[in-house]
Amino acid sequence: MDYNFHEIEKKWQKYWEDNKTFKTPEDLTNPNKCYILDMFPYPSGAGLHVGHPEGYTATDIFSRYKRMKGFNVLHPMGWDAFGLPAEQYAIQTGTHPSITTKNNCDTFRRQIKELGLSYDWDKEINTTDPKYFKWTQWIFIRLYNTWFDDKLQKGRPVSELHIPKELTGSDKTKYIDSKRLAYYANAQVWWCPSCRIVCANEEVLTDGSHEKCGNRVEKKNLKQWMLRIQLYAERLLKGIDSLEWPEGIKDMQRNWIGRSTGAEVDFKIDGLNENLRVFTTRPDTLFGATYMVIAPEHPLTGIITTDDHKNSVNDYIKATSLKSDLDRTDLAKDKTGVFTGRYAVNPVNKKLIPIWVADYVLTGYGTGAIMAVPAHDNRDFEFALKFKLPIVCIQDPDVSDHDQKKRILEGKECWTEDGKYINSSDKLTGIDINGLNKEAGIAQITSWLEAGNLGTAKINYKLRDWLFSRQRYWGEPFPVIHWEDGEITLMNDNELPLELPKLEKYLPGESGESPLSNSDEWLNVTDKNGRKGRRETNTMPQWAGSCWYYLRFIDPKNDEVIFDVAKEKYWMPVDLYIGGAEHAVLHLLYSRFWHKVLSDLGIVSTDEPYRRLFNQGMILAFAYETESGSKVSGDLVEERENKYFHKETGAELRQIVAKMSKSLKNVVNPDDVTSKYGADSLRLYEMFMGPLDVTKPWDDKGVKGVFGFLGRAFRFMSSPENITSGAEDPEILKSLHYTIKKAEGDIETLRFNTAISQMMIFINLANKKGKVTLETANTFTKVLAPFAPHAAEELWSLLGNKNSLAYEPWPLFNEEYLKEDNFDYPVSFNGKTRYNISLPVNMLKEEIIKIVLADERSQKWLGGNTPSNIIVVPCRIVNIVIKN
RNA sequence: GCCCGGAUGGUGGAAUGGUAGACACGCAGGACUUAAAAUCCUGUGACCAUUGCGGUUGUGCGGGUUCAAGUCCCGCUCCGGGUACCA
Repeated sequence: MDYNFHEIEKKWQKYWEDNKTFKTPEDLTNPNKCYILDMFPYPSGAGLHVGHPEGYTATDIFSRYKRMKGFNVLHPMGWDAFGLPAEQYAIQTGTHPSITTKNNCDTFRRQIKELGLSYDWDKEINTTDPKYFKWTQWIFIRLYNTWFDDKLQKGRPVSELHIPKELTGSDKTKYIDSKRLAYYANAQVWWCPSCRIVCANEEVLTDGSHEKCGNRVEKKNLKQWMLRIQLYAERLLKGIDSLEWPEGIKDMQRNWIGRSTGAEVDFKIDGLNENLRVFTTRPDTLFGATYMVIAPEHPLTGIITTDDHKNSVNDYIKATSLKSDLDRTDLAKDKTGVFTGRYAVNPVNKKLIPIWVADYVLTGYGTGAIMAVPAHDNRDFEFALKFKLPIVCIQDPDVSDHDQKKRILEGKECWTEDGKYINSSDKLTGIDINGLNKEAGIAQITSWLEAGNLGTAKINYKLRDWLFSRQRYWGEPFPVIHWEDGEITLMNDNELPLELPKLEKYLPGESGESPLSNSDEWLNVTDKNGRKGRRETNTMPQWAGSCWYYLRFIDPKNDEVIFDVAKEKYWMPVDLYIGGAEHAVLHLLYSRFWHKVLSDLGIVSTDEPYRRLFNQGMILAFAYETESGSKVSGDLVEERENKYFHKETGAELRQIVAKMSKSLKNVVNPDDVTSKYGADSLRLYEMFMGPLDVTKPWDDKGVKGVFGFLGRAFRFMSSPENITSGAEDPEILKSLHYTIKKAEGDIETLRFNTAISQMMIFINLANKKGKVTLETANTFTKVLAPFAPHAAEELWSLLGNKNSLAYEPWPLFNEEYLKEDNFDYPVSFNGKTRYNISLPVNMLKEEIIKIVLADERSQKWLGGNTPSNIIVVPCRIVNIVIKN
């Protein structure tokens, strides 16, 4: 029978929808549950990209397989629909973002349904739905009302916070606010004065201009909501160990959190009654500290700078405000800095060392000031050379090259490896670490600092607090009111959701405020005593909705509580989470942070949200460029003998692999693929392209390969003359059982490409043999089902079965059929395979050696030599070693 | 810059330290066809040899460990992702 995928796919999609085949089981007694989650998409106006179905097909295969294995499966889909594009479209056209968003969601839903993905659509959610973001606001209120107990390493309700008795009134409020996980503070943002809008970092080009208008952006301080994620750094770090995540992603999270142990050291400032505190991971190198550097934004900069240096320092600060952090800390860039005219006292030897201002020191990390040890730090060394600052070597370099050693000792070369301390003692202060190694040195100096009240051991994290507000319209409003007397209050739970007002114009306000400030009616409130207040005009970042959506999927229609406790307990944690590697740090870290807070408050039952994570690779596409690098649209390219030519100019083109983009005209629309080859082929191709986690280029021609396979499989299995009764051919039986085993193992480890190639091998064999039994046909159909569900359902019914095969038990494989009597040993000489010999699998090594040495082919390769060694690895290899 | 990942035929890729190139695309030849498409069959890393057998070489570059390295270790090159307001 012909493989009429159009008809088959329509038929089964309707069947699944009509029968609610993939409705999540209500029964919470089955101990085998599996929560399989995709990173839900931002529904862009461009519609589904072929990158989306990659992850979605992977989770779909896994879900269908788990159902066949008897698991209760939760597999939902929804929309992360707040975001910039809808807002920008609203600014241009006046169309309300909710309309744009609804249209985009409708397109996405239709496209996803056409792929035959087994989502439970009753669980669909949308982050922009007030019924959803009511609970996002509810969580914000929880964050606001939580403080972090350092001793217990746990978030606790503010009602349990011990407040010192002497604090009253605004001091008390200040104290509590300083403990809340959500706080209101000044933060720096990029600001484009000509667009009057806050810019994302990625909108700011390297020359400091705004991508959209080309004008210079500047840094601006705005009052912003921040979340104290830093307090959870240790918990977030420790939690990583328990996760079944790719090691690379775990490393990225660890490095992002950036824990380092060291000390905070106070340096007296000469001539002022002030201390300059630095954080250093190497307090042991204090003797090598020959100058200090503070960030331009450091609060002491103005105080420290002497009058005759004021002008140069002020100019420098101005210049810095135009640079990004990335620019500032770029090691390849020339170091800049200015002297403040002031000196500090090095606590270990009382020497006066100059204090400089330089932008390679950032306020956000450590204390915003460093001690510089140029002899043993590349950055400090470069800076010292440029500004002719002293360089004192304090570690004996372990190098054999005499000249190099001399250069290092004289401070003419930087030594960043370890070495025993030299020049590290002082009679006056009584400290001496000469001859010690690094660990001992750090320990001794730290305890000396602590004893003298000059510093303390300190753990520092790179992780910064999370800037949690945006000056935008299309986001969750904060349930916050700022009152005229300066008080800030949050709305009550029963007043939620706070919805967005309808606006005429979506342009931002004059001073960089969000467009919400234009809506007087919404903005201004009065309490029962006549006190006037103003709502928070910032909105939450897009992360807010995606931080906890996996929890709402469990019970998405519940209007009483955020989710049912019993359901949460049953379904959490997420057993498999698949999405792009671009979310390796931010989304996953923020989400884990919220989860831990919710866990501390007893709202969720697990400590981590995502037990197993997998990152799919990006799908790229071929693009073409001329010799000079200008891009040529794909429809103007002609291929001849593996070379590419411009159809019009005839010039030879280079084939490159690049992200799909409109400008390269290499975007592949999934709709085109499904209409030409069907959804099953699209699914199968995306899985067959290569390993799920690698970046790979789309190739239309590749779809033909899997389409051919599906057609062959379908035609073979659906032709009654190919289906026989009686005993199965042993070769078929062996291949079938190997296919079951391979598919099962490969699905568990998400290596779908090799599972598919094994199914191809089986079908090639079946075609060659021409006949299989009904049982074999049924079994193969079940193995195919998670991958190509429409074709499999149709075959299942053509083979005479009733109902869907979605819940048919996954076939068991029988090892007996896989056993071999003989193994075809490769015989190699000095590691090079020369010939093969088939021997019984259970033959002893001695016997194998005897037979191999007696073989005339061995005699030829030995050439009269006696082997010096013979390696026999059972059922693997024979290697004969000859020494010359 | 920093963190993470990657590099294997013309192409996508396969390979628990044990026969490199499974499977698929493409290409070449053949069958079917008036012809084309579709389908089916055969061949296909490179080089040398060739009637046939065969041989040499080969996994980005340079070293190392091992009986044996695509795989492990050290040092590079190039490409991709992230870099905190794209999500």
